[in-house]
Amino acid sequence: MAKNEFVCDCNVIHQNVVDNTSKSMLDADTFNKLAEFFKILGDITRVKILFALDQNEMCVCDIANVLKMSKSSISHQLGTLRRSGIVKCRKSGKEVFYMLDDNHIKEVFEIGLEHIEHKK
Amino acid sequence: MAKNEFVCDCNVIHQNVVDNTSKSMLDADTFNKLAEFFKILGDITRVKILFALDQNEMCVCDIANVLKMSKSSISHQLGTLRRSGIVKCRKSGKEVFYMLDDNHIKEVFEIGLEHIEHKK
DNA sequence: TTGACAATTGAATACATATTCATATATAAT
DNA sequence: ATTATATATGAATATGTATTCAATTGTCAA
Repeated sequence: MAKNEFVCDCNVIHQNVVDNTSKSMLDADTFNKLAEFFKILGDITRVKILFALDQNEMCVCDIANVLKMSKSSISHQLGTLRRSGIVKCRKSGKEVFYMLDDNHIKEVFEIGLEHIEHKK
Repeated sequence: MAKNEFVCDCNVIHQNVVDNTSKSMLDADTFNKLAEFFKILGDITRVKILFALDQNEMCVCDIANVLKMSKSSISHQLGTLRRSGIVKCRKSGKEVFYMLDDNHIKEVFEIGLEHIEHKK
């Protein structure tokens, strides 16, 4: 069903709540970017990489060692993180050092950890 | 390759960086839960639902109207959110009202929005 | 008790994506 | 130049998941 043809299949709705909430919703693009941001954080390998990079800048091989995973897999994930603007890198000879490029990562991790703690 | 059989295929690694970072890494369970938390937030439908519920508690039908999506789809997502402890609900007759059950959602959204703003 | 309806749930489908494998690129050393 | 190596990348596979559709549950009203 196309979005703009949507007709509610309920008889009882709280129209004023629906209207007020609808007005305060953000635009589709913002919701998309928000979901994309969290989707990037929603993978255990990327979470580990970001947590590690929060400690030190590291080359691909270092990260592969810390995570005990293949360099190829790490490199793919670093590409994803780089394209989404969460990490950046600098080259030094054959090595490429990665580091965080977003100062919100630490904060967002802390809140995530609070959530986990709270749910225990 | 099993994790505990992992042998690095690099010649040059920064052993002390790897060692120090490895020591400061969290346990696997915590990383898993952290990734799970963000994974839940990493879907545009769930982001919209949570943003809406941050304004008002709402029944399934209300949410379906605000998002212009089917009740079934919304109900499935609410189930996911409920099972992960992010929303809770109360029944009132035939209706079920959902509300946030995690006071970190608002904070984490704000940081996400800052990230988006910063990357423009 | 029967009908209507809000919500849930299971199965199926369609789509996204993480890792692996093979290969390519770039840089340093010989 | 040639070799070794750190990283990147494309394709394939396997796995996960969002939505739809159909059916079911639970509650209210007649």
